[in-house]
Amino acid sequence: MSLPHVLLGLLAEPASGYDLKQEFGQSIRYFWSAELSQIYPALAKLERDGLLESSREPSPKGPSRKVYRRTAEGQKALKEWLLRGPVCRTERLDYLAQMFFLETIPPARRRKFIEDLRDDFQERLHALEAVEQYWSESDPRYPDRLPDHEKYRQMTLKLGLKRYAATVEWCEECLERM
Amino acid sequence: MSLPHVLLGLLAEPASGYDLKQEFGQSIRYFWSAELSQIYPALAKLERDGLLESSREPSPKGPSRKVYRRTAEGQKALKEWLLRGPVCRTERLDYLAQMFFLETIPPARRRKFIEDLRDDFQERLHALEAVEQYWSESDPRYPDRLPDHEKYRQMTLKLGLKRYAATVEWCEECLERM
DNA sequence: CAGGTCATGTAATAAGTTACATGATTAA
DNA sequence: TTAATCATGTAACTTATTACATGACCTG
Repeated sequence: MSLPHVLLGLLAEPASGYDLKQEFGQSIRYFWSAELSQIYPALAKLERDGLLESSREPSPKGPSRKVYRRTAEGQKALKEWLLRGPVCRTERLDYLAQMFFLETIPPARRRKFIEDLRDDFQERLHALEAVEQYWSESDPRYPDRLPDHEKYRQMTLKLGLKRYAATVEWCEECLERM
Repeated sequence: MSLPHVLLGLLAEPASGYDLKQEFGQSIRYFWSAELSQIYPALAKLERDGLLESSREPSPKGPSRKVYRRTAEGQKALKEWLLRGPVCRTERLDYLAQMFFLETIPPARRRKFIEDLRDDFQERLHALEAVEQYWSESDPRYPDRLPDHEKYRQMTLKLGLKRYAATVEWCEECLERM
């Protein structure tokens, strides 16, 4: 039940469903994603429940936009989610399940599997490194003098960097041990 | 579409739905889980599709068991899944989404949030460390002389250890920086 | 005989993906 | 005029969770 909360979180600034989908494409995508076909109904329900309100606004390019704003109720719901403490659901990592049964395929293909996995995480790592570099170059307050709302985003980024680096390292170790 | 493949993987040895559920409770749970209400229909479908076959067997304790075996077709399907290469879907990490919006709650509660997160991962780390210790004590081949099918499980375990350790470390760093 | 574990399932609901439908505006 | 982007949505399907239903066998 977290997508509604993620949307509430992102709606610190008014935005349309379409805008929100773009935001998922940026930093968010490393820990969450959603299709427009899931976002639109979710926003509609949040509005019905009084956590959001919306207004139609003409768009400079394209059809008119439905811009959502968080209500006081919405802000409260977001807070409650955070105050309930960390939500840790069981992760479903298909590639780890595959790793678990990797002996099923011939040795050469096993090696290739792990190389592919390494390349994938290497790429993600580079992407996050680029984010960090751009951020640190464009804001002299990076990383320790950032305002609160950016500080926690920076920390989130840091965990991504750590985990992806650890994963790439692990792939290399596996390859050496084969 | 991975649960069926996980079941195929686990069914290297014949087992009932109930047995398989137990296995999820062990090592598997760090990267996959499923309820019995999902497992039973999944097994039934795999049988209809000819990837598994079953037989009723009396149980020493309790009602009769339905024991599934992998067919040649099933083995093939498992191989194909692995040969298609690593499946990396977008992860949905609720607690990272929460971290991203953590400025929403008061500073003392932010700290508590991160402490709780650290405790959670610390616990998982301890659990995996216990698994490793037991394994290394009970099998002198651990870790480099293990037979193939255990070697990849050991590597899977290693990634878990690495990631959980990195996460605990990261929590500590966050707390220091607050 | 009560409570726990063994054992198999169905039903209802929630969450997420893929495909489809529609139409405006802009740039090549 | 054709393709791309902007913009909002519905429908069908798949996947996962929670709740319910049933009953055997074992232990205290």
